[in-house]
Amino acid sequence: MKRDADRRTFPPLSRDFYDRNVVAVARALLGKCLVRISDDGLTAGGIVEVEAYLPQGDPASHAHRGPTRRNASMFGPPGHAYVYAIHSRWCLNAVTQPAGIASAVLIRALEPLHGIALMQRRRQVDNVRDLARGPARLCEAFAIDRAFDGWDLTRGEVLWIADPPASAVSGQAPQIAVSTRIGVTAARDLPLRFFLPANPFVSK
DNA sequence: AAAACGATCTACT
DNA sequence: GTAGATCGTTTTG
Repeated sequence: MKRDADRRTFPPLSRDFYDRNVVAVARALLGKCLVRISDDGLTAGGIVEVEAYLPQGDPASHAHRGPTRRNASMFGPPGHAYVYAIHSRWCLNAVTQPAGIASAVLIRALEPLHGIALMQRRRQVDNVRDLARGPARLCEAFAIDRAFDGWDLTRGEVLWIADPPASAVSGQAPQIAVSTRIGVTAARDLPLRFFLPANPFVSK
């Protein structure tokens, strides 16, 4: 089955990957691959910017004031998606740490790797640089909406995060920051270089 | 039921 | 760099 071939090309990250400190997961997600398969085709992109939301003492976290209908996924088990709407757009998080400890990593930017024409069609944007630079932009490019809130990202079906295929290696590290802070500004000048496998660029 | 509030984006200067 | 759009979600009455 083609589905199995895709899962071999993009092996999904395990539950254990997500079941640890949110900052550690955020760092480790840099250089991984977001994969989405729809009826229209496959899109994949390298994660180049993330933002961690802490389980304690983080007033910017949606979970800071306890559970609500919107943030319920953040309180669930690790390895699932938390998708929320902001300003009429969707944003994707990966939930981390054990159930009951509400932490998550916001996926802020991707370097488009595969299915670029499909992303351009979905976004009505030509410039590859602008296709997935920004948490809501990447969701539009990958056709991610509230239907994926709570989605299990470890199954390797429809939507998941994967170890990158060797063909994605460029050897050039993007100058991207991991942040755990409020009011982090989106990167306006992401270099379009996918990096792996270690993630030596962190913090600040 | 109504109002206020954004983990944003786009266009424009 | 910033004003304005825009609508789902939460908070308030």
